[in-house]
Amino acid sequence: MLKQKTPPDSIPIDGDTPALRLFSLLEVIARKDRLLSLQGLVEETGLPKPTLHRMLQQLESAGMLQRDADGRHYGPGLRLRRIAEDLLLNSSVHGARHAVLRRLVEEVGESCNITALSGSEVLYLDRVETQAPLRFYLHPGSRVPAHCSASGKLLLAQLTPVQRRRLLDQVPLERYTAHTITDFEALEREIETVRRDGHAIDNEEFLPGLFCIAVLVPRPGGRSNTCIAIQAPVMRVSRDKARGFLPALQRAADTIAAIDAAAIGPNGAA
Amino acid sequence: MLKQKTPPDSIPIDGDTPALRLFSLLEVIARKDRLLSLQGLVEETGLPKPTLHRMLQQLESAGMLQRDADGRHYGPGLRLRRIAEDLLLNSSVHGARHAVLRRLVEEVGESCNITALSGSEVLYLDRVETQAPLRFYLHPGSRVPAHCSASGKLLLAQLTPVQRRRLLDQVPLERYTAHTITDFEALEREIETVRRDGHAIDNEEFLPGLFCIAVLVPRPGGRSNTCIAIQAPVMRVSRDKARGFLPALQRAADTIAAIDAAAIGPNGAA
DNA sequence: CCTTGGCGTTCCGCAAACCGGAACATCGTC
DNA sequence: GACGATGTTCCGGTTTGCGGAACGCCAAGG
Repeated sequence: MLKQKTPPDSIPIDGDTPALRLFSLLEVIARKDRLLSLQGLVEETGLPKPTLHRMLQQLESAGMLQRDADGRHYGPGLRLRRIAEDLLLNSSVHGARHAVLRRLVEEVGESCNITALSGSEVLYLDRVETQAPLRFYLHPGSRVPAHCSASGKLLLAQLTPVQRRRLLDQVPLERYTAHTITDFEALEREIETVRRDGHAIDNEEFLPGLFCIAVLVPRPGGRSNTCIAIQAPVMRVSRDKARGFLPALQRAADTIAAIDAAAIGPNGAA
Repeated sequence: MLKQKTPPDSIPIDGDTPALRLFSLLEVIARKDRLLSLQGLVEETGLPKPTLHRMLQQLESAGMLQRDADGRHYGPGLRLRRIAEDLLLNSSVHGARHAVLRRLVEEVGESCNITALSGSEVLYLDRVETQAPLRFYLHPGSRVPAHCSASGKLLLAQLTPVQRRRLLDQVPLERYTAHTITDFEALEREIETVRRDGHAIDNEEFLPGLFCIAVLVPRPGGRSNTCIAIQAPVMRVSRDKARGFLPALQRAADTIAAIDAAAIGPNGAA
């Protein structure tokens, strides 16, 4: 870990490894719309001057940064710009998935997200918010426990009982609301229902007032680890109304499955 | 240096330092419009599997990459995407300079570039090509010797005689064409002329058939290290016609000076 | 002409990160 | 249930990074 002598103002350079600190530095520079001198960056980041000097030198020699003509101010380099352009150009996979999500949100009028199981938690891979004024704001990268979310229960249902047990033994079933399932046997029963129905529901099990319905994004070869879900305040969505969303939800899931299959490569290689 | 066991096909992972190799890897991934598995990347790059595995792990933990839901395929991560967006959003400095260049090209109908002295060579910082079918193709990042280019002579004229001598002693005045100035005294006389005129001309001194006229981008505090120049085939541009470009050229130079001054910060800090 | 002060740059001994062959784990397939 | 392909972990030898201290360079002020 780095010492970070005097982080006087905002942006910290964090990273457990030297390389990651370089990325943080680029991040700082990319965020500013003006050129920065070594001294300016010292004040911005709190890093020792020689360290920063070496980092800048390294990035410059790699074409990630480029000095202004006065030789004292740094800005983004040609190569970095090209990488950024390539990245955004070639984000058709992400773009396509995101577009599907956006269309679904438009269709049902509620916030939707794509999730996956990561460890014993559900990870929000992507999310589009509804325009309705009353809504839960959750952002991509968030994590919620698996046992009290629709996606989580659906994904848990994909595992073998042994795998599931191993996972849940690590972090016991914590209670978040009065509806949270905290008993292992009850959870197993719920999961059986989920498997039979092909969709899962979270009725205020994690956050009071939050209702959620999810289906799997199918995968040809076997168990899937991706869900797509609709989230809404209970005020607006009854259980029956949510069931009405299922066809649209399932259609979106199938579309995303097709996108993913194409992204990994038609041959299955790579 | 890295060994690069079997670079079987295209893109090499080069870099003199571990961190730079990470950037190369990101570059490879950013360029592809599909998700890549560890094995796929091994075949793509020729790097040893454990090495690549560590690199990917590192990038993933930093949020620069993110695994597909199947846990085996990597794509760009949220943070990387955000950096790319920020970068392109905040490239107003580069963007503004580039726009000035583009406008100038449109106005005079010939290729133009922005250059700076780097060591004893002139570096092309940015360049816009004319649409005319007959043209010299030179790209940003190129370098040409200082003593036989318009920009170079202009920039040399900014130095003190001592500095200039030190620079030119390193790399003697190599001859490229019949017009190349290879005598130090003659070059000093030429530079005196350049200083007096406020602009420099390269009349086929580097490449046969290439004519070039340049002016300085002025800088408030003192000597400038930036030029802006027009390049054209001699077939299309006489010395007199080139002089006619001077007002437009000078106007562009002043505009760029204003942009740069603003980018460094009104206070001169940072 | 000689200070003074702010910045960029270089040095170098200590410490941490990286490297990658080999071995292990995991999962589909035959 | 052995096999092959792919992902993951180990570990000691080597490279790289680290940053306090000292130096070089210029410009402003005396």
